[in-house]
Order: sequence, then C-alpha cells, then structure tokens
Amino acid sequence: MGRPRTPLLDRERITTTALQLVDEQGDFSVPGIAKRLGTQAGSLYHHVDGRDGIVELLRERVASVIDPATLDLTPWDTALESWARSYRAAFAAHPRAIPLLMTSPVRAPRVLEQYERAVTVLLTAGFAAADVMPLLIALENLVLGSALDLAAPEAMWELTARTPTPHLAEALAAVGDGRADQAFEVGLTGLMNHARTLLEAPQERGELRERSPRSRARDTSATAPEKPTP
Amino acid sequence: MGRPRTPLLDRERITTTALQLVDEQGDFSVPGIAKRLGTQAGSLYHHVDGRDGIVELLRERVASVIDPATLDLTPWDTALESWARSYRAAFAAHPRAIPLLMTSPVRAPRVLEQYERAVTVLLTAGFAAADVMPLLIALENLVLGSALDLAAPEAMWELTARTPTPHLAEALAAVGDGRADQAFEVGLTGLMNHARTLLEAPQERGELRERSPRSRARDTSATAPEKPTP
DNA sequence: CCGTAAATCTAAAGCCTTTCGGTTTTGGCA
DNA sequence: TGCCAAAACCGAAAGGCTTTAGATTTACGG
Repeated sequence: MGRPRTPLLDRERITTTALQLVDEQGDFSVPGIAKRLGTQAGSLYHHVDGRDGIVELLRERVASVIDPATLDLTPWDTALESWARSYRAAFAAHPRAIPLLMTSPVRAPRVLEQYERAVTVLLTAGFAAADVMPLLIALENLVLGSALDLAAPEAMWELTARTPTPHLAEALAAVGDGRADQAFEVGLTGLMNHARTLLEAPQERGELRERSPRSRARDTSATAPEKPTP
Repeated sequence: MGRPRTPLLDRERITTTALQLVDEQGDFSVPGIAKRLGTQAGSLYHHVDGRDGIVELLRERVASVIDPATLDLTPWDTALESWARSYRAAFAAHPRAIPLLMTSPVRAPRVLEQYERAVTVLLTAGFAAADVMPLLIALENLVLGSALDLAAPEAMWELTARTPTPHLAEALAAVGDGRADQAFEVGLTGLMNHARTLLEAPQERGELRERSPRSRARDTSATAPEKPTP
C-alpha cells in the first residue's frame, strides 16, 4: 500500500481498459476497470472525473481516429463525403460502444476543429451561410443514425409469425447482408446530391427566411428536383 | 398488507409513471415508480419484466403515437415523407426519453406492421425489391439521428474560446434556432429526391448484384447524379 | 534532508436491481 | 356455501454499483 514506485493508473490506461471491456462485454464498470489494472475501484477517482468522465474519455478516444485530412480533399463534395465515411468508420470500429456514446454528440476540441474546417470548406465552395449548419447537422444525423443501426443486432428484423409481413420479408430477402452499409450510402448520396443542388441553384433568400423551416424545405424540394444545370 | 381490494399496479400505470419520471428528471428507477404509486419496489416485478421490461414498454408507448394513416396518403412520396415526420414527432414529444430509447430501434408488432405497409407502398410505386430496405433503413437512420439531435442540449455548440472557430460561429449565427428542424428537413428532402430519382431512372441490375454494397452504392452515386430520364 | 504532494488502500455510505418468502384477498369450482 | 389456488402486495435481504473520506506509504522539489 501507499504510493507505488511506478504508477499503476493513468488516464490512458483507464481509457484503454474501459474500451476493452466495452468491446468485450458491451459495458464497463469502475470496479471492472480496477480489477483488470490490479487496483481498487476508489483509486480511479484520483485520475478521472467519475464514471461520466470515463465515458467522455471513451468518446474522445473513439473519435480520435476520424481522419481530419479528408477535409483537405478537393472538390468540396469529395471532402465532405470522405469525412462522413471516416466519421462513421470511427464508430463502426467499436459497435458495442455506440449505445454508450451516442446519447450526446462528440464536442471535443479536436472534433470541433474539424467542424470549423468543414464549415470553411462549405463557405469557400460558395454555400450561403444560413445553409451550412443545416447541411452539416444533417450529415451528423446521418452518420450517428447509421451508427445506431450498426449497434442494433441483425436479428432485430426477425419477423414474428404472429404478425404476417410478406412484403417486408421479400424486401429483406432481396437485399444482401450489407443492409446497414447500403442504407448509409443511400442516405449519403441523397444528401450530397441535394447539397450540390443547393449550390448550383441558389434561389434568392429573404422573405423565405421568415417562413417555417418546413415550408422552406418543401419549396426547395419542389423547385429543385435534382437536375444538373442544363 | 396482503392483496388489496383494488389493484394498485398494472402495466399501464407503471408505464405512465415511468414516462412522467423520465419527462421530469431524464431518467427513472424502480423505487421511484413504486414511491409515486404508493407501493414497494419489489411489487413491480409481478407486472413487469424488470427494468429493461419497463424501458421496452416506454419504447412502445412513445412509438404508439406514430400515425399509421400517413402511409395511406398518395402519392407514395407524400406518404413516406409524412410517415417520417410523424415518426420523428413521436420521439420529439419526449426528448428526455430519447437517450433511453435510442439505443435499440423500435421493433414492436405495431411498428413492424407499419414497416410492412411502407414496403408495400414502395413496391407498389415500382421500386426494385433490392432498393426498398436500404431506402427505408436510410429513412430510419435519418429519423433516429435527428431524434438524437433533439436530445442534445442547445449549448452543445458552445464554442470555447480556447479553440478559435470563427467560421463555425458565423454559420451558427446565420441559422436561426430551428437548427434541428432545418437539418431534418434538409436530410429528408435529399433522401426523398434521391428516392424519386431511383424510381425514375431504373438502371439495369444483374452483375451489379454480385459486388460489394459499397461499390454498388458508389456506382449509384456516380451513374445517377440526379438527372431524370433524358 | 525535509516537507509537501501524489498514488494507492481500506472502509463505508447510499443508491440501485432483483429475489424470496410471508400475508391477505380474490375468484372460480365443486 | 365452502374451499383452494392464484393474485397482489409487503418486508427483508443479497449483491452490485458509484462515490467519498481518511489513512498510509512513497516520490520529488527545494
């Protein structure tokens, strides 16, 4: 007992062990981490801000492999698309951690920087300032929603005989086992196409600003059924 | 003590009380529900399958207000869009419950029926069987991702002075406080436009079926940059 | 060389979930 | 009508978790 010659604990080791536990068991506990590191539960509190602090560390650790270099690609749509894929892949690498991390988005400085750069990319590409955040948040929604899908067991679409669902069964049979990936690609393609449309056909803004988001989006949908410049 | 003349507990009351607690405090506990209903914690286990069972009941309760009638609308894209809005609104009505419910999707019979009908709508509209599930799952991703966004505090975009993010600040200022709604509308519009494109320009399928989902989706993105049939 | 700060342990409080047996009442069935 | 199994609740307790607090030993700076 007493202070050891060489420290048994630090934030790095705690984070790594927690992530191991989550990958193996789908969850972690403070005593669980302590046992793996050969210490007592209470000792962790000298390094970490409680259980929630560990979750925050996990969030940063998992997000740390998002590749910022994707945002340097050109043109802007390639950059954005690559960034989204890297973003999603970071979570896909630890599916069992997703329920733990998904409840609040990653807002670590490292990730905020990337949002700053993504905004810059879009502004430079010529997007109206008011269009940028909705687009980026929609992208985030897509990535996180898709990550949730990755965490759901495949058996979730298990069809009970009690509720007859012939068409659903047919549709499920027609698609391979890459459901989650295909769905992500469909959503990403749709969003990127829509973004390109927004850029190419900038309608005058002003009175539109006063109207509800719902009708604004409906207008967009009506005026730009996705044809490139003639 | 002993069996009361009129039962104090049933699944309905337990679910309602749990939802109240979640709406007020962001979480619930078995003793918490018991106290509100004037009983002991252990008594709940005669009606409900443990804490997880209560969460499942909450999931069904929240999803029960999704309007199945939206799927009767015509044409198919109006139906799908209205369904997605109703789906999202159901969760938006209980934002503090979202972290509890989001970790696994709703697969109650009542909701599965609606998926069956949504598949039917798409097949009837002329979609290829292999395209239906990716589209629906993408829609689900969008809805759930957006719901997560609703649960996140507005202050999440709080910009620390430590990390300078001028463009991000500008983009945030340029958009109103309907960020979450606007983002949902952008994503929904993009997905619906893409769906319409898929329907109008059906490319021949076959050899494509053998390839990986990723490259298939890339092909889709590359071959159909959203132009209608020439 | 000494004192302060660091790292760990031990102990304990307080919460939670879940189970088990005891007690009373209900409702069906003979 | 009388009986008995099942239903519904209570009380208690086990075992887990998070978190705090004080005690103990060691490292490090001046």
